[in-house]
Amino acid sequence: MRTSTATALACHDGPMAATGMLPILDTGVAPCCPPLTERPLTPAEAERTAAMFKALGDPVRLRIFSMIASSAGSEACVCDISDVGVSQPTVSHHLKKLREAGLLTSERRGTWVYYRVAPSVLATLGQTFAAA
Amino acid sequence: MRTSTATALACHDGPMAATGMLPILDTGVAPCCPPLTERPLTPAEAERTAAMFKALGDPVRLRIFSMIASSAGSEACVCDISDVGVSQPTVSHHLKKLREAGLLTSERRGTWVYYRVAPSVLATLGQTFAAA
DNA sequence: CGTCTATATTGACATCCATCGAATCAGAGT
DNA sequence: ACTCTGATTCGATGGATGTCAATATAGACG
Repeated sequence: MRTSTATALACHDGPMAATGMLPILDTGVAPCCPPLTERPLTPAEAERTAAMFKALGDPVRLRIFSMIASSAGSEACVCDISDVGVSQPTVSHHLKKLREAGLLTSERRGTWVYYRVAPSVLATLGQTFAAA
Repeated sequence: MRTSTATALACHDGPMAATGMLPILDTGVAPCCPPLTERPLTPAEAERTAAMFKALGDPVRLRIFSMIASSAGSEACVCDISDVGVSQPTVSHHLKKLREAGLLTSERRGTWVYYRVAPSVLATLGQTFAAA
């Protein structure tokens, strides 16, 4: 397989974000990541948002994410991620977790695989902590 | 005991945040939570920051945090946090985790205990996702 | 085809963690 | 002192998770 970021992101809170309603979108994508201060998260929102924080909740994984997010061009080759103190399979495992959480995308270019921060992830997660 | 938030926060990146140095502060507090995009997090920074994300990485805990963060006055009584689908001891357990992560503070007022979002936590975590 | 390098997957294992019921602690108010 | 209520702590348990060595997959290049 090539990339297949399983979970799609749809993270801008819609017009009815503050109504307390749960808009079941026919698009198949669920809303995610409204500001934590706006109103209590619904169980579904909490599930979705917590999955991202959980992915960033491991020190090694957070370092890997930071290495990629701070790289020139916002992408990094797996081969550049080798000094995080764990074995290569473990790095691969963590990259998979970050990808499954919707935080990274991957692309194979020849022999190497490049990971980059998924679009709008930083803005989305940043919004999460916006003040009410 | 009264509150005893074990881990103190010192989360505004200092003037030497981008130097790559690790300032061992004599104050005992360690720097935390520089933007993930600025440079690769050091192991110590990753440990510290990941601990917060980890605390928010559980759906129930994230909902509890959101309930408190979105409450009027930014505080909530434990007695108000009862509809998150888990038993009351489990709620207490999660509150403790959030407190230990430095995200919440607690205060007893008579019979009830009130939790509130620790100062500058929202701004600090928001900064974490600031663009480079 | 065969080999070499770069990633990913598998399987095993030890540890961590969310959860609960039961017990304990802390004030308030008879 | 006793009791009632709110909150925390304790002990146990089942499931998730980070880690590694070993193996497999995928291109590149002879």
